Amino acid sequence: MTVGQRARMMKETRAKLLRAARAAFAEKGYAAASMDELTAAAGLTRGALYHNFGDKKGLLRAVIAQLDAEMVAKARAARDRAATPWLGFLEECVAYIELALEPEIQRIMLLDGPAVLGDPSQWPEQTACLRTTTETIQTLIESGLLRPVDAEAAARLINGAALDAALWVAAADEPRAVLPRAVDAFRCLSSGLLKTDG
Amino acid sequence: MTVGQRARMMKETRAKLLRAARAAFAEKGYAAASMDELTAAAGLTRGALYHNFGDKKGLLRAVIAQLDAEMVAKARAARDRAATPWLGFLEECVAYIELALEPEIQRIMLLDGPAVLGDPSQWPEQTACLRTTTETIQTLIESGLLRPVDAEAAARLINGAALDAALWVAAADEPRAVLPRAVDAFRCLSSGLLKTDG
DNA sequence: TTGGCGACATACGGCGCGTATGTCAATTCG
DNA sequence: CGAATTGACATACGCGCCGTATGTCGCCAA
Repeated sequence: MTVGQRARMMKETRAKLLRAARAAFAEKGYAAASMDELTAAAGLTRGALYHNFGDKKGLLRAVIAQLDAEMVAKARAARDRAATPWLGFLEECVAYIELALEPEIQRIMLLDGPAVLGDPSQWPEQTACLRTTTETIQTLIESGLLRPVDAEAAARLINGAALDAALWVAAADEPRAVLPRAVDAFRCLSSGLLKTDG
Repeated sequence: MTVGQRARMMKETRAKLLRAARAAFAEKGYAAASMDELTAAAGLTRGALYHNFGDKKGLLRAVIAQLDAEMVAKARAARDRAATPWLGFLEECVAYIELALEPEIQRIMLLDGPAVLGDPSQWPEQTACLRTTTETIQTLIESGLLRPVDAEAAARLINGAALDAALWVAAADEPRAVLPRAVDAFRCLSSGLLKTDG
């Protein structure tokens, strides 16, 4: 076996573990997910897991990084589809709300993540979401569209509101019926950032 | 020993367990808090705990109910001190942000609570916070101050933003320096609910 | 007085995590 | 070209912790 093949095996092992972990964490939650079952479902043992990710928290970190990357890609795409910068910002936020409807993201990123790893704003490389939101707001401020508010603070608030809204929507009896209520309220609220009402 | 004395013993036992649980959950987090240590610190054993609260989650529920009651009392007081209804609403929200700076509330209500018990909006009797916020917004809408937005949705967003802001502030290097940035951004954002800018 | 009951304490079983140790192939080096 | 080494994983062990089953002791009712 060549070194290249070994590297590919390694990647495949990590990918299998990540897939199994995403499924297990999403279904049972972090605390109730057993590493034995998880690795067995991937056709491996706990040895592979501790070798690749250090410990259970390390595995969660890796899963969250993966989810975060997927989220930010979709949100940016939504933003870039919009006609104006301000609408782009709104679409980006609405995309977050809708993304957070997936049970996987709900459970792992919004519920267990903060409880196990602490406040998301302290996560090292993760939460690209927050960074892009901050950058977007900063740009909008510099272009004169928004009131001169602290971009980082506003991004935090916006993200918090959006994710909390998603949590609410997803836990509702009829998520699809509640979603527009949340989105409308979100648009209304975020208009407070605008210099002139509109 | 009279029956009244027994009832008082019972209450005292529950109170001692709740005090110990608040301290342990706040310091170590729910998952890392050992029921053996916790009860021993209260001068009792796990027997008393399972008798009074059912299981570990039941104890957390009781602690959260206690914290929630304290929070809503302080927030209402802040609201009632304000000059106008709208300022009262703002003061109520700012009170939430500042209350959430306490490590006890941070860790227990914002991090571990949702992870263990699920989305806060589904908690049965708890989250009096949310209900009072919803009522306040509804009143403000009916009095014509706010745009006719869905009160429940707006309350969820406002609460999410406020609590997330608190999480951010408390985890910052210098919380006292970051707090005004968060509060300013919050006032700016919530002005989006107003019918006319002001 | 005695039987039941309520409030706890104690004892037991099982599970899950982390680590220490073992295995086996691939690479490296004398 | 064979021995030592390294890396990727598997296996084995110990420990702590939770939930429950069982025990104990004082009070109340008949």
